[in-house]
Amino acid sequence: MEDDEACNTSLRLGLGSGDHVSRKEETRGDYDDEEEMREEKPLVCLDLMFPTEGAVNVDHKADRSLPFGKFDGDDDYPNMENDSDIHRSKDGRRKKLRLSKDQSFFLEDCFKLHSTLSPAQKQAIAGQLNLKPRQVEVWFQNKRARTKLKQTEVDCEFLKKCCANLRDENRRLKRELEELRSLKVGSSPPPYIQLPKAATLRMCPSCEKIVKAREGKNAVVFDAVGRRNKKLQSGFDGTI
DNA sequence: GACATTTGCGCCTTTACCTCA
DNA sequence: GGTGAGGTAAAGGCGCAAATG
Repeated sequence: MEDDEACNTSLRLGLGSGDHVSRKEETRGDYDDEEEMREEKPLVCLDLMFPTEGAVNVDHKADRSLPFGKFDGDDDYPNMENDSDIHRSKDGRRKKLRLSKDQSFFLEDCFKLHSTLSPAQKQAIAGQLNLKPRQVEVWFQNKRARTKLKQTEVDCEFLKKCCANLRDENRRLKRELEELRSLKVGSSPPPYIQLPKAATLRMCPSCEKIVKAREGKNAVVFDAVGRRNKKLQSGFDGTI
């Protein structure tokens, strides 16, 4: 990978040295809730995600006046001439980087706009946060993985609900069927019970069971299916 | 045009470090 | 202070697609 490739992309970077809040050496876990975290979020212009012509040229290597100087003057991360400087300490042990909360916020905001990065975007963000492009790339990879995992959990919950709904519906339909069968056992139904006309019974295409259908023009709408869908929709907020 | 190789990138799994209860 | 769990940065491997010869 070409970490040191020149980045000549024109970008508008809205985060000047005066736009940030003071950075404390805290981990994200130190916040009581999300709201508190967002309050300290730096003002960020994410136009860098969509470079436009005529914007200001930014020399990322020269721009080190940003608040994310985690590595400036930090003996643990001397100059980062190559990747091994980032990941290994002097005794050869792997060093664990903790991104500052400002860096995390910025990356989160970028991720909201785009979950993948072009090389130029990666370079720009790396320059903005004073990180190596490889670190930005890894963060986005891990973020995608975390997002996918979360989404899978949400999907799983949704499918569990669907399953429960369908089980209930299945039980109800079975009861209904039993009732109909018990009524049919006699030679002829009592006059006060009106069985549905044969023409109104249809085979449900999804469950392949006989259900009562509404009579309609050019359409056969299955009550059972309709009720089921309605149930599912009512218990579903539209996001999976 | 077909093919092999190279390159870049994303995803997945694993490792190792760090923090916290 | 020791320990295990959880979170996460990073490494390594694999597959795929585009570029190149």
